[in-house]
Amino acid sequence: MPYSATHKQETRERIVEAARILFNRSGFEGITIDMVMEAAGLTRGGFYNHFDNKESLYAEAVSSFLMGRGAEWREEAGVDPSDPSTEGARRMVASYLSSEHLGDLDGQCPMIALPSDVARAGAEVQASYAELLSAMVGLFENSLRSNGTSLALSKRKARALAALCVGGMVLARTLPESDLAEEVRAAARTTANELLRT
Amino acid sequence: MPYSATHKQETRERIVEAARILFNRSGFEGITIDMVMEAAGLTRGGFYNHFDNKESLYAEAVSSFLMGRGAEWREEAGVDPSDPSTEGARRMVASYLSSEHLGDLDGQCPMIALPSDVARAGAEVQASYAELLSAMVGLFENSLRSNGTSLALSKRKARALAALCVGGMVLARTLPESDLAEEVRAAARTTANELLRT
DNA sequence: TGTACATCAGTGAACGCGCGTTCACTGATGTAC
DNA sequence: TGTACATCAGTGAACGCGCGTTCACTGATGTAC
Repeated sequence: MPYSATHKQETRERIVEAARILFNRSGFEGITIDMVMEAAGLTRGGFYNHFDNKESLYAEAVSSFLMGRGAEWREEAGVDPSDPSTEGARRMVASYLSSEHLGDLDGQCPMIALPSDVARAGAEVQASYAELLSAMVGLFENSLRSNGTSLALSKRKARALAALCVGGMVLARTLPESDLAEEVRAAARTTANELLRT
Repeated sequence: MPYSATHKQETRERIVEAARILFNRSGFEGITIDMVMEAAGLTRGGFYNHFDNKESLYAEAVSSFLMGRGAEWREEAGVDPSDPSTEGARRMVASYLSSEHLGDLDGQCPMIALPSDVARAGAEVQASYAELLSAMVGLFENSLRSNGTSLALSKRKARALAALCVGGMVLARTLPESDLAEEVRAAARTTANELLRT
């Protein structure tokens, strides 16, 4: 058996990581397989040793976010069962709607960068995107529950928080030069914090 | 002077209208100039008699929304100065976050259909998108003001409402098969109405 | 320990197709006389 | 009123380029002996 057992796996992960960053920056159509492979230090032809096609890579790039920065968020937001407050959700809101996150084109949450792309993509890609939404809503919901909020209210607020976070960031990202879009992001943050307070 | 004075203008409007619908459905990259011209009952070559390039048409298609359904919304939402309530904003929220709007791929608000596309487009396109956001925020703000809400609070709530409306719809549109995304849309509506009540 | 071999990850040229854009031409229409 | 003409909106073939995908080949590496 040529090459070590993990060699191919490592290469594959390098490709996915390069793809996640590049797709985040420029979207599905804006990135070619050549670009991804070059960023991974490889050449075009090898791509099909690892993936069926471009869309399949795209789906994996989207869901790979959960293991990277997504995991950090989960930690920060602290599923800390000993913390009977909504502090976790509050940290998540502050981080998600921050200007750091807005400026981080490479590392941003794909829910912000890619909604129109995903709406027109296949089931595999939509499933990856749905994982992200589900993780975000679950995080908010758990944090609210730990505070003693009723299940029904926790569910509703968690979903409204997701709409505020994604909506505020999508508008700010879409109009990077717009003061108004910046104000929308700020108002979304304030309103999200109010939802967590009451 | 051959052809009547309005002939060219009418053709141009037909092209823009066809483009608005098609781009709403399939995005900038998903639609070709051939498709647009065919939908307008013309052939490819004539396109450049009317527009500099594809992106220029795209910008015009986005802003043309304000004259069509956008105008209806403005009317419905009633800049009715004799109505000292937030009824106008409430109607707007109900309409924007409705399942009718979600299902109306052709007639939907381009802010929902095209954010990722626009984020990567040129200044002209972003300016068109900004017009839409500005109109929506202005509508909410006026309605809140007419209710006697303070200027600062009206501004903040209007911006948060925009994030809720766009965020809720973007997620529902991106994941058309997802129960969770539907719940996000419903929660965004409830929370928006609460913002208008208090 | 050293060597021949089999495997398969990676290479790069080529294919096929689609699309934005250009351009020489056509023909419908309003105007001048 | 009727006719020749000038204009220019619209036509459709062609160009050039880029990109997803395929494929025959290469060469690095672990294994058998």
